[in-house]
Amino acid sequence: MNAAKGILSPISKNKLYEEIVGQIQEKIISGSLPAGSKLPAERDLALDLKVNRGTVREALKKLEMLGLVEIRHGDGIYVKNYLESGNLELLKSIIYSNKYITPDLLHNILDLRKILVPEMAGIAARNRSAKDLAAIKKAVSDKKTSVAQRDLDLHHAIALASNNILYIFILNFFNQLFRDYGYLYFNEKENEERSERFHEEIVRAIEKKKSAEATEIMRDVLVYTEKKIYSYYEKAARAAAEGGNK
Amino acid sequence: MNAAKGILSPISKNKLYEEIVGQIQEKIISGSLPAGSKLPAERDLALDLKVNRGTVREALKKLEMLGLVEIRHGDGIYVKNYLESGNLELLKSIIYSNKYITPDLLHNILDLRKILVPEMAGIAARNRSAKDLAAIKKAVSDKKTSVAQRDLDLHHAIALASNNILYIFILNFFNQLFRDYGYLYFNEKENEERSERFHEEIVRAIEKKKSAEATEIMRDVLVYTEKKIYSYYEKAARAAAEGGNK
DNA sequence: TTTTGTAATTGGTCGAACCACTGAACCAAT
DNA sequence: ATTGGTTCAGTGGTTCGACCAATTACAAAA
Repeated sequence: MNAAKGILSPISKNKLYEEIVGQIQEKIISGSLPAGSKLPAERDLALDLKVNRGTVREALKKLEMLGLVEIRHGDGIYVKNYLESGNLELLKSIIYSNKYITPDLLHNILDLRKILVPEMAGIAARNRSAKDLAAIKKAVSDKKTSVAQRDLDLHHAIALASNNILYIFILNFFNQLFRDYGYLYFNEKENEERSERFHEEIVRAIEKKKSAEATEIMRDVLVYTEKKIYSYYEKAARAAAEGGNK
Repeated sequence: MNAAKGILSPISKNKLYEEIVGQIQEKIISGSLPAGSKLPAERDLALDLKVNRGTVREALKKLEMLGLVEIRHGDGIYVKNYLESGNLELLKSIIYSNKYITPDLLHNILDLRKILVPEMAGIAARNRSAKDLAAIKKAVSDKKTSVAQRDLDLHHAIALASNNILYIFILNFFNQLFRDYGYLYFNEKENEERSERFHEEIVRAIEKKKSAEATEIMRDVLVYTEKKIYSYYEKAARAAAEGGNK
């Protein structure tokens, strides 16, 4: 381990069908393919895109799961109203294909998180088993991992302790985003230390089964991180704007 | 439309790839395919299942989107820990492949709903635009639809008014479930009337932008429906148990 | 006018082949 | 003993061409 580490990041090799998903998704979200409209037949799409029909089908299958289109055997492919049938996977897909998060969306995400996660912590504190507590303590004490990773692990362990599979799955959505964008936050020493203190506090509250306290602690830390995130976001947005102006 | 209506229900013609998804999904959830284990190669799976490789690929694509497996080009297909990577789509898939909802899961769903939806109503009351209000009023007054449908439409309109895409998408999850299981509730005249009264109240609160009031009204009605749902559920479960004992 | 049958269109499945990527093994140079 | 280069087998990604199955439209028959 002599060489500098973490300088490079893996290059993304776009699969063909992902490319197709991106194109059609963009057209639907932007409105140029309105809900109810009919897509060309698979064979025609393949011809237009100059790819094999099987590849088109894989793309369409994904678009269907995102709630963007409906495929009817013997009939055709229809655009759905994604506001009525979209899901969090669609949101992830939009974020990753745009390569950035809009300010509105960032607010949406942090707002929901602030409502959901403290509630989850309170429930976890009330319901946690001995085994849950052990897992939570293990998550925050694993010194082989980074603070950022321990933070993700802790949240996941708390979600498990809540004993509600919906919390677990929705938290997965948040965690998957923060896994990719959270490095901004944990780059600062101050924030790392803040997190470590928070970890101690919330674990103590959960250990004592103090539900309301756990909720409060979680809310406090989310409010703190939220402010930081907004400031980093604005800084990054300004930098991107300058870079784009060149 | 002379023939008797509603006697028969459409038979489900499972597509092949859905069948495959169900089989592998069951093996992963039940634990007989533990996280980290490697699946046979696509060609081998196709051989075992006696289907075309393309069909296997479509199934694997869906399993990947559900967070159940990871597909690595040139390497293989690996089972993931679905508690860490699963999402609400996976939950839907489990429910529909099992054909029923376990008591635990029902509690999970209603618990989260009770936290999320009243909060959403409060936010909607605070943020709603004039256009939002019009859409909400239209949803509850559309006499061409059933009460059940109006209820779904109202919730959707409120989600839109919250102006938070996450609420909208998570509510889609709830609505998709209730679209298929909600008929139990609205079969009773008493519940229909209760809903109509509720619709009037919540619309009034949102119109006056009384946020806390909207939250309270929504919470009250959810508590009421929750009780009803549990009782219907237990009744249905008993009936199913007797039927199964024959 | 209503029903029935048939052809055209479209998604679903199939089989075989080749391309692109990965990991392991092996070898050569240091 | 370590590093880098090469090869090779295995696996997912894509392509082609064909046929099966569901839906629709429309003409033919009643």
